[in-house]
Amino acid sequence: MSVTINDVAKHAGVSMKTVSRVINNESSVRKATYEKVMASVKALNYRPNNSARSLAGTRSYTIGFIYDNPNAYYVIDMQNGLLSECRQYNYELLIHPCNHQSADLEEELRNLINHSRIAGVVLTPPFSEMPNVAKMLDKMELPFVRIISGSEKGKKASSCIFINDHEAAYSITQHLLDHGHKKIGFLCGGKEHHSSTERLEGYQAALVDNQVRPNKQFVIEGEYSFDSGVKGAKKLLGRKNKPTAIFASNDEMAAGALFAARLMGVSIPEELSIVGFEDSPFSRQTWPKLTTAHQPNKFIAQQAANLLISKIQGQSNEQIEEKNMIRSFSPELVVRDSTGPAKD
Amino acid sequence: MSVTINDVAKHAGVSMKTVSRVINNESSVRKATYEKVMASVKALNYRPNNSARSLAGTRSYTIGFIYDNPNAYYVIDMQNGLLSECRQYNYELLIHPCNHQSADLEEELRNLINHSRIAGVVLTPPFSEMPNVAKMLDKMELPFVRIISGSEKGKKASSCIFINDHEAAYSITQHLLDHGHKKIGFLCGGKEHHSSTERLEGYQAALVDNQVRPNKQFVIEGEYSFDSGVKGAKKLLGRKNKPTAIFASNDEMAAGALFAARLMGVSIPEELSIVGFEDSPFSRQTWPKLTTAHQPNKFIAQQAANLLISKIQGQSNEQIEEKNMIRSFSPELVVRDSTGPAKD
DNA sequence: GCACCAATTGACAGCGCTGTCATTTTTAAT
DNA sequence: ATTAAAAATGACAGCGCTGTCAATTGGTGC
Repeated sequence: MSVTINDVAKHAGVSMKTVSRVINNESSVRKATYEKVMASVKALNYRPNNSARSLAGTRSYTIGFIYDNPNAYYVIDMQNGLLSECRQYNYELLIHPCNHQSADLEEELRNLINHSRIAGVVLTPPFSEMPNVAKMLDKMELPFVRIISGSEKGKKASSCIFINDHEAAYSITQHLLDHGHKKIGFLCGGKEHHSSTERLEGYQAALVDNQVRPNKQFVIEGEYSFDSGVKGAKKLLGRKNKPTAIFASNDEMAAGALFAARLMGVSIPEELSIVGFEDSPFSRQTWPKLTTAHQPNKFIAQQAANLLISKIQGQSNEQIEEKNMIRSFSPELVVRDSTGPAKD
Repeated sequence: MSVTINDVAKHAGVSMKTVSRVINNESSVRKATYEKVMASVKALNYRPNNSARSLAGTRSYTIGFIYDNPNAYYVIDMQNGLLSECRQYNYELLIHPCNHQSADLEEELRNLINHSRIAGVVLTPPFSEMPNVAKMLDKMELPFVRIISGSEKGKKASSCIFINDHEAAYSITQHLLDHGHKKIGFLCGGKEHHSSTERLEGYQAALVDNQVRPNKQFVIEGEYSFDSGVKGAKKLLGRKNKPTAIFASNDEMAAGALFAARLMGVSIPEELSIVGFEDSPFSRQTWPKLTTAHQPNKFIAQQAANLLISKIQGQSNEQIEEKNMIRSFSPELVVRDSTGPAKD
């Protein structure tokens, strides 16, 4: 029914093994042979059978995406980015949501990897920031790429994509300061995410650089959820010494803060400015639209998949370096309608 | 490295083939043998290698999820539901977003199915409602399950999960009528979705049953998007003869309508009631929270996967019938804060 | 106890590919 | 031209499983 490597071999007048070499891009195939085989591949519309490949060989052609994130927009963007690279390189994507707090997480991952014959994995926070997970994967000698919060400087970064949350948070805060805000509340994301700390520190750094003394009262613990945004904002706005602006650690929290503000009759942006982070679709669907920092998740995922596939194919760090992939991202300020001048 | 069927055979003192029979749940295995083998399977923590299975056999152990839907919440819910069944039956899930308007859609799907050795597919709208897609899959003899809008009555339904949009739309409309609304605007979803028509007809049926004459002026064409909701609501609210309520065909459109209302200074629910459809997370994250119809997407997906796997395993329609799966869903009204009594 | 049949189990090939190692061809060096 | 080394290609086994078909077992009626 379907075309096999043997059909191609016959068509091209070479051995099966040579076809195998060609489709695996191995060296030591004469150029003329290479082209002859490729022509047959095209002519017969041949595509290798991944089951057979992973059964026969040591490699597989599936990459895993391991995540624990309630943010549907984030997950979809990541997925789409990963998929687009997978399609290009004829890999398959295995998605694996799982709970990062699960007691037998390591066992679960081990099983996943062994049973599904995965060639490598892309990790997003919080998994990408858990040392035990990285250690385990190293021990299993499984290629992986981590998307983490931080900057490239001074880190052995061969397997990381960095999101410079610090810098982005700094510029968001600067934006508020430029509008005359000095009392800026900060709603923290979940502590298991490094981005949470990075964003907080970026905020604090901007305050200090602008001679505004950070006030611990204005920093509220939370997690990256709508409800947590509502709760945090209520707390801040219920005080006598209210902030004139709120920096929510992501858009969902910002939407929560918006909700709380409405509930308490505080008008945005006249009485209170609110900023989010991520530029997810719903930062455009709130009223007013959110000022936020744009994080190009799909593109980030593409880079991650690309890097992972390079590693799976055994390319050296130098070879990968030469590709000049973008490995470090700084989300950029997007000004919309939820920020304005401080009222006093 | 990993446990194979041979290890289990040795451990249990039977032939490889008998183990194969046991793990495939074939009949004609003595009960004692079955249990002996299962004990070894457990003892060695054996799980069959899907690559080998699909290479050797005619079946594969991957199901496909084909969709074209910009709604991240919907896709994630579906995915999670499908995944949970896949994990239970040791299937893998291949996600395949693609464009339903693509010129070479059929070829794309054909390639997908042939090259990825897929055992069956779950289709969501609009694919599930495209006759040519169903015809093609039939011709390829590939099991599939379609999630479609409609009711079970009088249809040969062996491969469908029905969402009774008509009934749900009726009860949403009834809710508005009960609050005294007579001028109810309706924002249509995209025409390529049957749900769009079904919801419209449910709305009209409720009006008629309550002696309210449907007014074509109040029905606005659109698609299931935020922007389309904004546009449609603006149109309705810009008229002299304004509706006192708006039925948006999904939550996203309802959020758009909410946005438009704010833009035009119309207060919700005092001057205008708005309802959505789907009960996606963000119906709880708007201000005010949306009255909507709850559609249990994750559960629906689980049923779909279950049905598909039954079909893949060659169960007869009677056998499937006996399982008493839920194959028909009527989204239920959830009253929140975006609806209230008509003002006049 | 014996023949007979159905139920149960096993032996073995082969799915499409890659890894290993042997063989042939080309290139470079004398 | 001759030879050694390197490059290119091929033959073949076997990855872990299932399908086919053959062999064995147990149960029945006489």
